[in-house]
Amino acid sequence: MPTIRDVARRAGVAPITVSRVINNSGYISAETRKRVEAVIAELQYVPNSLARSLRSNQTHTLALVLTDITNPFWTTVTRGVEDAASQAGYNVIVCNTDENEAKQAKYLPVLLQKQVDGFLFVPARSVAEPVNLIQKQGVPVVVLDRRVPGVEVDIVRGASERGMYQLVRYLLDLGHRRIAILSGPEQVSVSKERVAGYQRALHEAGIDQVADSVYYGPFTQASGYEKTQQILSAPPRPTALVTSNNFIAIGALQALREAGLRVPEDMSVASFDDLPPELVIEPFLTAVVQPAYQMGQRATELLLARITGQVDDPCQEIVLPTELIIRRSCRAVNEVVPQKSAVGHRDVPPTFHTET
Amino acid sequence: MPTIRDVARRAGVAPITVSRVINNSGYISAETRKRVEAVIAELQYVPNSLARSLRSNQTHTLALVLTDITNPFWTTVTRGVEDAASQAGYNVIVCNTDENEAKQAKYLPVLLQKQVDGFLFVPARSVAEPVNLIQKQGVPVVVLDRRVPGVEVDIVRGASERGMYQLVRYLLDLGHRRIAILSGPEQVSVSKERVAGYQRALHEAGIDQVADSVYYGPFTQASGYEKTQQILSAPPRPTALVTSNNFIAIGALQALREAGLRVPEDMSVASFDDLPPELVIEPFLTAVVQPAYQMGQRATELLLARITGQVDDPCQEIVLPTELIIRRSCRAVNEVVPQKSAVGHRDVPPTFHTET
DNA sequence: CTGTTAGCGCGTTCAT
DNA sequence: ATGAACGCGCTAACAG
Repeated sequence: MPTIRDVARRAGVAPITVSRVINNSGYISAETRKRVEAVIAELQYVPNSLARSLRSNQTHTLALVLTDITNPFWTTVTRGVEDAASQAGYNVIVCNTDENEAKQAKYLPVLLQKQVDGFLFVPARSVAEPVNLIQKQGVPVVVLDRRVPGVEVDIVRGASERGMYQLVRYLLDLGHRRIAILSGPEQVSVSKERVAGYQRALHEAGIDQVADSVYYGPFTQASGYEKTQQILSAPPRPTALVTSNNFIAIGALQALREAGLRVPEDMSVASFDDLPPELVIEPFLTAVVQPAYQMGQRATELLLARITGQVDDPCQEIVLPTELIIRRSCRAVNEVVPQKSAVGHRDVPPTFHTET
Repeated sequence: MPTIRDVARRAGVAPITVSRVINNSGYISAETRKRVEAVIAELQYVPNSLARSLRSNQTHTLALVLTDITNPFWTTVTRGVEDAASQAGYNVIVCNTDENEAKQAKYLPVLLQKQVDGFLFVPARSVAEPVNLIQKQGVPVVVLDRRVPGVEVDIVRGASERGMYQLVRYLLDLGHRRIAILSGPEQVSVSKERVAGYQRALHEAGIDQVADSVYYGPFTQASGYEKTQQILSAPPRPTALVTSNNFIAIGALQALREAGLRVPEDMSVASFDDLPPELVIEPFLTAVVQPAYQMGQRATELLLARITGQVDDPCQEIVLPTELIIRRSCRAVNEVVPQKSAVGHRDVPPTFHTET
């Protein structure tokens, strides 16, 4: 590994001159520049960013700490982050916490030590401490998705309460009166906000909420599956299910299918977040969707603005609007449906259908 | 930002003593250790990895350069990489090249400058140069997925040729004789290998290949869509389509649906790679799948072994076996199907079906 | 236009 | 068991 000094020696100049050639700083005669560049090429010299960062106090590296990149929502957010970062000359270290505070607690100090220039942070739980940890080190953070009470921090998130309100309103308009909600972990702000939106809609419709039509659990397909089985085995059965994320919805749909229930004939289902269109052959699930890519992108832009000091107003809260996408997984409840046997749908030939 | 010297001063010791406390190296009296630790906590001192790395020549950071994290196959690979890395105390910088050599050429030098300890590398094209670039700097690389001719390099990849052979054999056994293949970019090794597997199967079955039943194109849904339209408009129409990846398959299915063709009644479809089970409500597509998570994991383990010098045998080529998963998207070709009108499937009620 | 000096924060080497 | 000196590779500040 040649260093700047090796290059300097070989080119018969001082190290700083090489530095100036590399960074296009200060004045260099065309001739010297040429000679230095030749030596750089010859030696295949690669400047060491570590040393540079040690002096400049910037690494041009961002940390993205999220729950699980495997969820398409987060995949897309990540892509938004990486694109925005890369465009500005930054790299991104990605860390999965799996909603696990212990993992999160392991990552944060390491990233701090690596002197990342900023954090894009999806807190495993909505508590202040981890954010404080970062801020105390003077490192900019933008929180993603989840509100953190009791901290002054930039946040970019979706309109959870409003989005779920809108979704439940839609179901109410279809005539549904018994609607269950499968939400995420109770400690996560979006879970509670989505439940709040749900409750507001029901309340406005003058519907007394049954306490046990709200289910909290992990944001996983397994959870959606289990809770749905639970719901099915405990009458009175709701006519519609809403879920707080895509995985839960998929689990719910699987449980319904196994129970021989058709969607939407026997049960309407709708979800918060869905699957990217490139991944779905035949869009089916009605959903409120957040602009995942933009969430990553805008959060990164804000973070970079903080890092470069372009912005120093008080903390921003950017709430991205959701969009209700109506597909085929919900039906009007007073409509008469020809009832077959419970497993009658098995007789239908396994064929592809066109979207409405 | 306090430095090791601030801590030392405050604790009344030399910087090196603080260093020893942090790294548990050398001898420290219990008392001194306690005092130093107290000051560390008080000052919220965070060691600077940059300085440490500058001396130690290791950053405990890996670079993962892939095409597009948004493809579930790569998402899963990435998760495997991150898990394996994190377990060994390494972080991962993720970069998307979108199969674009220019982007790739931008990332590589930056990552080299950042002194990453190793590369997990999915080449945008199967050419030697980028790998050489990395290796010349003495940085370990493990190539993922795509063979790179003319270089000595570790590689972890799926059994493309064999997998596609198996898939086409399956279709031949079902009685198909006209099978088209929608493959990836011609410059990418897996595209050609999958075509080779396809050709071997046809050849063995004594089938004369029509030249234009092989289609190369990007690994995207858009490409699958276009090529399928092309195929449909140019008789003789094949009875089965195989695709070289999941996105292409989805595009193909969408084009078929738009054309009013049912799968598998009017056209059998099968793909290389599918969608993770957590993402699919009702698995439908017959596919040859690669163990994506393991691919990431094993590649990372190999890379780490190279980095730590545990392994110094000649380059390894780890070929991971694929698995044929038969679902409902292919039918036997001599079976009689009741023919409705071309768009007759639109009449079928939009209902969920149980998997066979 | 080019060079000298010094120091970013840490850990290795050698003393004490 | 603890410390002093030095240098990792680079660049800011100040000459000249």
